Amino acid sequence: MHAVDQDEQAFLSQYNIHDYEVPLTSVDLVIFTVRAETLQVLLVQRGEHPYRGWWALPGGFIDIHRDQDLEATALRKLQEKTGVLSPYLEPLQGFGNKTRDPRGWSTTFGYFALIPSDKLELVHGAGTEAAQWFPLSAIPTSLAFDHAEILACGVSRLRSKVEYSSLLVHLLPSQFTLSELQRMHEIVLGRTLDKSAFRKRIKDGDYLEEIPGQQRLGSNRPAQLYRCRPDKSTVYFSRALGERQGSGSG
Amino acid sequence: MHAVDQDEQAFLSQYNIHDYEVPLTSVDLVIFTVRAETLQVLLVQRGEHPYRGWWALPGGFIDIHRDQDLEATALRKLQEKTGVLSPYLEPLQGFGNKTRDPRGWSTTFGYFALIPSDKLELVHGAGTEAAQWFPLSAIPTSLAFDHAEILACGVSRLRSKVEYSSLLVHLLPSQFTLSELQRMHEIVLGRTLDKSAFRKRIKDGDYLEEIPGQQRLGSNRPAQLYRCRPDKSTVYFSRALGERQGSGSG
DNA sequence: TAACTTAGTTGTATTAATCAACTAAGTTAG
DNA sequence: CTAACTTAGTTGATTAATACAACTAAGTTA
Repeated sequence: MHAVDQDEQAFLSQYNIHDYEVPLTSVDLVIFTVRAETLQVLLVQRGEHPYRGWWALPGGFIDIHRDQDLEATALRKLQEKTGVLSPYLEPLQGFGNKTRDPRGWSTTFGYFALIPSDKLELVHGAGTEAAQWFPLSAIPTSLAFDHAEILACGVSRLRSKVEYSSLLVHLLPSQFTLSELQRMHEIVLGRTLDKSAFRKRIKDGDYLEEIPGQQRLGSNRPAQLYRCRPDKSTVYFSRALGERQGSGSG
Repeated sequence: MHAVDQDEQAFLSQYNIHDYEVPLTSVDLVIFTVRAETLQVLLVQRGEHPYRGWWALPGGFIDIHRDQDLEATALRKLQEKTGVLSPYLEPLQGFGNKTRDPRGWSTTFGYFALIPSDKLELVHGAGTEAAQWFPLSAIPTSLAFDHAEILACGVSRLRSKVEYSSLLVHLLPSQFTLSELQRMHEIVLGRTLDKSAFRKRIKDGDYLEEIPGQQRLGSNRPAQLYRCRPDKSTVYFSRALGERQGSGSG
């Protein structure tokens, strides 16, 4: 922060935001999870005007007294709807124009979040609005405001980051097998991947580690459990994931 | 737009934004060009409080009466400083918190723009603020507000998009040689590229076309001039640009 | 006309994805 | 007990793009 001199102090003391016409400003979230082998997004049914009764992205106005920053607003809204405290959270672009909200010129800051499906039991917690997970293929054709556009932006960002980064570990619990991780990628991308290439990439990226002696048991050969290396954050690759011929899924 | 019923009409008629405390909302631009073989960014020296005298990104408040949308605000600000009407313009993420502006809780929408250096003669046009191009290596260590962070975000976005897309044609005039385009990539990325790989990529991407019979003359072998195919927009590649050993530049 | 400079091409080596086939290690059905 | 089944994980040949170096092409300049 710069030093505020007397001259600037005088300026600030007579500055009043209410002298100016400013837009409404909100935060909206595209919250992803994978359940039942499909990529799903959380929507809420609006309980108040405008767009009452319409499905919308979770979000709302910045509370300038409670929220330290935009991310705090996003986390607060996310926690209200899902109970999740520490999701993967990333800013999208902003949106704003004269017509998106009938109340007037308005802007919104898009965010996208990833949460593992094992953490989201508490949906329908607080608030009067109904919240519901929608598979991407079953999203209502019209959403409130310009939320269809924000959602499309989030989906596009998710898919493009999945091609090049280790992002999707955030859709899984802290322990998982390589097959489970590969399955997440296939569901999000909607196409099948090559097992050996996928595993080579993970080895080279060096962001996962085996959990010694821990295996996922089932009705077949047990699988080694992995976790993220604590020191490694998101890893970026210099090449997109490949593809295999075949149906694709999700 | 949805149909507004009587009930909603009543709600809207009694809604007053001034009943709520809202943040300040602005738009800030990271405007890039390449001049003198270096990547440069436009900064303005603030003529008013707060941060009077400090270097800052060009930008300002949304004028809800003049601007249709955020992009219009960004284009207006860009034109005021550079005279350029149709730059390549792309939204960055937003920024907002309680402390970035001493006037109070404030938010800003980041944008990044590319303009060819042959178009930017008119800088220093209107306004009382000094505007100046800074090579990336000579940016003042402290900028107004959180503009250093926004700038870093713009640089990072530019560099990552350059690896995977045909974005940089927007830094050149409408006609250019492949060597000139490759040089732009090298300056922005700060490393040398392989000529044959670069040219193969362009051929495969199929977004440029030869201008028949047009060549750039100089004191050596003339070079074929190219232009963007009118039907093609930005092309994305599935792999990052390679690198060559050697000094790099920019 | 030879030296110089930049444009543009060609060919080999390396690397990572592609594809298919294989082995490994458990459970389940008979 | 054992064969069938399923999923885990590995191996090796093929393909495609980059990495690197050397080459040819076509102009200007001394």
